Amino acid sequence: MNDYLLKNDRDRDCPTDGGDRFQIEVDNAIFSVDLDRHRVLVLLVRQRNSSRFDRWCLPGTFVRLGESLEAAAHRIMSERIRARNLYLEQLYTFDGHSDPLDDRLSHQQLPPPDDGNLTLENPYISVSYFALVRWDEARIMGEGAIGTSWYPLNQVPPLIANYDRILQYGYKRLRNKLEYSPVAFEVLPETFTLSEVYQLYTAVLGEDFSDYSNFRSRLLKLGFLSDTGQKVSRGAGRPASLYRFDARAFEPLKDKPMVFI
Amino acid sequence: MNDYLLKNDRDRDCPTDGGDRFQIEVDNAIFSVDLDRHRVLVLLVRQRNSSRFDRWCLPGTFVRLGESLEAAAHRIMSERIRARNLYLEQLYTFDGHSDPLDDRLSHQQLPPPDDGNLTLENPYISVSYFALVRWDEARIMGEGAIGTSWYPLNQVPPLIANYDRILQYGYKRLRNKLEYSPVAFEVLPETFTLSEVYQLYTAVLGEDFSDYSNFRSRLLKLGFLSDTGQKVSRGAGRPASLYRFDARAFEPLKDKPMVFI
DNA sequence: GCAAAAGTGTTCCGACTACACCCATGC
DNA sequence: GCATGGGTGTAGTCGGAACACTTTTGC
Repeated sequence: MNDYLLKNDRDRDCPTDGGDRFQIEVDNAIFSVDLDRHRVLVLLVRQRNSSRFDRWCLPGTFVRLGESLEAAAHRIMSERIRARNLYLEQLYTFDGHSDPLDDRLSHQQLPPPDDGNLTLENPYISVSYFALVRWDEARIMGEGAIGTSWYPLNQVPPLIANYDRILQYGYKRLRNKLEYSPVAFEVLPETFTLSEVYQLYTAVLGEDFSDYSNFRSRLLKLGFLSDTGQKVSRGAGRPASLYRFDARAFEPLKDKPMVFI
Repeated sequence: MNDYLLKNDRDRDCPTDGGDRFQIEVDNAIFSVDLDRHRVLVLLVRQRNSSRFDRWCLPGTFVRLGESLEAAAHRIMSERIRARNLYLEQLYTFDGHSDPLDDRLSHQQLPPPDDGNLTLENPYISVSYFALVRWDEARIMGEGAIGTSWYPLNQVPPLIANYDRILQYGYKRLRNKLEYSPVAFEVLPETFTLSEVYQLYTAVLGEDFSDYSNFRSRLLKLGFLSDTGQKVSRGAGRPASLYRFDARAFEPLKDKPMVFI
C-alpha cells in the first residue's frame, strides 16, 4: 500500500516516518456562567452552507504547520471573543469517519457539494479543548465572528454530528472541574462574595448539590480564601464580605485530592 | 499561505477542508502488575538506529487511512503481546516540534540520517493510550516483536524525549484509575483472593496507602464482589476465599463517584 | 417592623483509622 | 506448638448533612 508497511516490517521500532497524513481539527467547548440569569452558556458557531437550514457546531479550526495544538485552541478563542481571563485544557481526541457533511447530507437529501477533494470517507481527527471564561469578558467580537453566539445549555440547537459528543464530554468535564479543582476562581472576578461562588456552583451542578451554609464553611476551612475586609451590598439583605483567592495559600494543596462541593 | 486562509475568511464557520496535513502517531503506555514480584511493569521498545547507542520508547505506530485511533492502539497491542484481557483508554494528545530524531541528534552528535523528507521541523501529533494487561497474558510475542521488553517502573532506562511525558502521565492515570474505578478487576484472574487485590493495590500505590483489614471491609461493603465459596491455599496460613467480580451488582454504581482504596 | 440575604452554631450520624483479636493451615 | 497469612470486631475520631438561629441591611 504505502511505504510504512515496508518501514514497519524492516525496523519494528519507534515510528519515524511513513504514515498517512491527516488534517487535524481543534474544536473548543467554551463555557461561561451567567450568574445573574443563573445559567451555563456554551459558544456555538453557525454552519452556513448551500442549504437553507442552519446547523450549529462548536468553534473550531484546522491546525497549521508549526502551530501547537494549544496554540490553535487559543487562536480559536481570540478569533471569537475578547476574553483575557480564561481556563483552557485539552479534553479528548475524537476521530470519526462520519464527516460533518455526512450528517448534512443524510438529513437533507442534497447531492454532495462540489468541495473538491472532500468526500464522505474523508477521515478527520478532532482534538477538543475545554474552556471556561468570565461572563463579563465573554462578549463576542463583532468583526469576523458573524454567526457566533452563546446558547444556554438547556437550549442548545441540534449540532452537527460529532460536536454533540464533544459538548457532552465538555460539560461533564466542567462539572468535574468544579468539584475537584479551584477552576471557579479563575473565572470569578478578582474579589467576590461567597454567595457568588455558590451561585456559580449551583448554576453548573444544580440547586441541590449542597446546602449554602455547609458549602460556605467547607470552602472557608480549606484556607485559601482571604477576607478583604470590604463589604458589598447587593440590594436588600446584609452586605456580603468580599473574598480573594490566595494563590500562595493554595500552593501546598495543589496536588492533593480535594472536594470543593 | 494555503487556501485555508481564504476559506476561513470567506466562511467563518465550521472547518470543512483546507488544513495542513500531519502524521498521527499513536503511542501506548502499557502497564502490567506482577503480583509475585510485587512490581509494576511497562512495555518498552528499543529504538534501533544507525548509532551504537540503544534508546527506548513506548510502542507506537502511525495511524493509517481509514483506521480509527482506538483501532491503531489495539493494533499496537496485538503486534507486541498476546493479551486477551486488557483495559485500554485514551490518555492525552501530545504535540511537539522536537522530533524523536531531534533527541538522538543532540545526544550523539551524528549527522541527520538520510530518511528522505524527515526533518527536525517535522511536526508530529501523538495520541497516547493507556493500557493495563494481565501479567499472565503479558508474554511478548516472539516473531515481529524483537526489541520489546517489560521494564519495572523503577528501572526504566532513558526514553527518547517525548515518551517520558507519556509514561509519567500514564502512571498517574494508572494510580487514579485504581483509586476511582474498578479497573483492577479487569486485569485480575476470573476468581481471586482479596489479598491478591490488596497486593495489586500496594504494588501500584505503595505499601502505606491503607491497612489490609480496612481495605478488605471497604471493598466488601461496596457489594460487587461475590464469594465463590471456593478456598485456595497459598503456602502456609489459612486458605483464602476466592471472589468474583459481579458486573450486575456493579452496574448501578457505575456512574457514582467511588473510592476504592 | 418586616423581608431578605449573610453568616454562625449545634446536633446527629455515618465512615474511616487504628488497632486488637480470632481462625485455619503447613511444618 | 508455632509461624504465617486470612478474616472479624471494636473504640475513637473526624467530617459532612441538616437545620435552627443570629446579624445586618433595604424598605
